[in-house]
Amino acid sequence: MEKDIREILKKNQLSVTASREKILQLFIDHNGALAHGDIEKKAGEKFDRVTVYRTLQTFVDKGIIHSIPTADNSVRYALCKDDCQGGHHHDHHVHFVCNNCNNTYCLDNVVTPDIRLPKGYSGEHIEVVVEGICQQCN
Amino acid sequence: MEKDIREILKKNQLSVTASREKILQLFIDHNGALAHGDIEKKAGEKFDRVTVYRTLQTFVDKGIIHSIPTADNSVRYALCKDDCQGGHHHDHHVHFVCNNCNNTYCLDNVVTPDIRLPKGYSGEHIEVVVEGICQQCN
DNA sequence: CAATAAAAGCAACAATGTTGCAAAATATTT
DNA sequence: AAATATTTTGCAACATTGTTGCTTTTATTG
Ligand SMILES: [Mn+2]
Ligand SMILES: [Mn+2]
Ligand SMILES: [Zn+2]
Ligand SMILES: [Zn+2]
Repeated sequence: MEKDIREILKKNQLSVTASREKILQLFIDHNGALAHGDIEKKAGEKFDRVTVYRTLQTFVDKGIIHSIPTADNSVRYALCKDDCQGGHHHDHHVHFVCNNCNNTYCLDNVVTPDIRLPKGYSGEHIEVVVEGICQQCN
Repeated sequence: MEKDIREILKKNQLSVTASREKILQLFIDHNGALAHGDIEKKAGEKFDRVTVYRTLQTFVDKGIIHSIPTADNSVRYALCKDDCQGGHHHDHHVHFVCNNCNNTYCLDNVVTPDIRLPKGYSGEHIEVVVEGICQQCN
């Protein structure tokens, strides 16, 4: 298990540090997305806030995690599947926010649909966020 | 024109004040979405920051504007079409963020698709944000 | 115009995010 | 294994963004 973590970091040409190990572990253990605040609460006693910001940014740049848009000014992050690298994310799945438990999930098996855009617009990336009640809460 | 503004406010049982008129005017004049910061820049010399926050919140509550999720911690707002009232928004259109001019548009004619969710999930609301190059910039 | 209700402004504060730099940790070379 | 070079961290200081209570001002109603 711990081996895995170090492997992931090395595979992405990142030096293995305590904070990166810890934060990556959090994502692997947690089934769902994490906001900056969540991470700070769970790991913040050991690490500086600035380190959390920088680590998240690094992980996004490397394609280890991806960000999920929200309508409430609190971006969330979740693990990418294997094939996102060098900042090129090619996850095309739908995200789900539960109105009850307030968790955010990646629905890895639900692919984002094609959208027919009006003349003149060209789409490069699609984000779909569904809000409702999750499996656990239903 | 100015008549319209007052009409909209009155129709929503809001008293007509200088800040509400001004901010609503901004939305009507501007073809696209506005972030809090935008409004503060365009109207902020006359109004307190707190007033802008409260006005936007009021407009959302009344169904005059709706918020658009983003992945960069800066919620944007845009005018609702006529039939959103009492905080019940029933816009079901796609939003578009231009990577060039950085504007956000409501694609009022593009309805959000149905998404088939995994067993156990029940969806209540769908947000679709497409990123790419807009009409103007193409 | 007076009375009442609502909104705006102000101040103080809390939370969130950013930057430069010195110290510490990690990786690399000898 | 130790020395060196590189990278990351923590800290401090600061900037930006968002919130709350309270007083003054403004708008609505009759
Ligand atoms: Mn995801
Ligand atoms: Mn819209
Ligand atoms: Zn739930
Ligand atoms: Zn554009």
